[in-house]
Amino acid sequence: MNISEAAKASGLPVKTVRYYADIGLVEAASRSQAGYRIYNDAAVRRLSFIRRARTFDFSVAECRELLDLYQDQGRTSAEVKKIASKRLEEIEIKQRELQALRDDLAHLVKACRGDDRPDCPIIDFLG
Amino acid sequence: MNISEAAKASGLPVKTVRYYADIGLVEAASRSQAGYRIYNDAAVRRLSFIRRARTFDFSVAECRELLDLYQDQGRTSAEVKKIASKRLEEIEIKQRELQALRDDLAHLVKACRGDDRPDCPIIDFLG
DNA sequence: ATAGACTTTCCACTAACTGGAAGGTCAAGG
DNA sequence: CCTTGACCTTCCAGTTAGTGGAAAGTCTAT
Repeated sequence: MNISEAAKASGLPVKTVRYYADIGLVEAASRSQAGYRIYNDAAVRRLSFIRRARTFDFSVAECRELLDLYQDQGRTSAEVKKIASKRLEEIEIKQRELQALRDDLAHLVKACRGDDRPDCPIIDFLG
Repeated sequence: MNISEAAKASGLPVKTVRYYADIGLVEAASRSQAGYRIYNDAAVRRLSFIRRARTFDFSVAECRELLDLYQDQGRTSAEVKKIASKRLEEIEIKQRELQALRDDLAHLVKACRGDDRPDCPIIDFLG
């Protein structure tokens, strides 16, 4: 498989596959005579794994950890759970922040008449 | 006021105040003989305005728009409300995404025993 | 042989700062 | 007057996770 086939199979853009190779996250299985990256099924599995983990907002660093665990037959589920729990907690913190933000902003937007006069509670609040 | 006083008064780090000057968002009122930035109350008000808007996750570009409106006596509240409403909608979209993410991840974390055995539904799902 | 669809590397850019180096300035204390 | 330490300046690099593009090489089909 060359890079565009691997990209299609893993659901990632070609540029991103090349980027992951550059940073040593998922290297190509080998290179052709001409220097083209060649991917095999195992490499594509790793790429897909990363893509899925990224949709969970795991950072690339966390993906690297998870990938190591993924490939380590001797890993314990406790190790994996620890990383996932940390991510979950971060997401929940972000959620609470976002909720507070939304409520404040919604309040201001609601209070603003949005007409052609200049007085505006949003600006009053910010200024 | 020199930069560290302005920073303290506006609640921003010195580096950030300098950065905002660099990008032409909030320039110092003048410079001293020695080239030190000098801030006055109006500049500090603008810095504070930006800081508050940033806590609402307005981008720097949006802050620039808002700042223009803030300083424009002829603005209408409709103009301000339009920007704030757009921001609010983006926040709500982000909230829904985050909720879906959290639910999926929470489900996986809950299903994972987190013991010293290798089998793990999180890894199973990702792989 | 040549067109066009691939591939390579490398460089620059994104947002919004932050950290650090090298060097100039200022105020207080001895 | 000199020194010390806390300021200040500019400039450069790095952060995240890629994306866009240029120049050049390769592959495949006609």
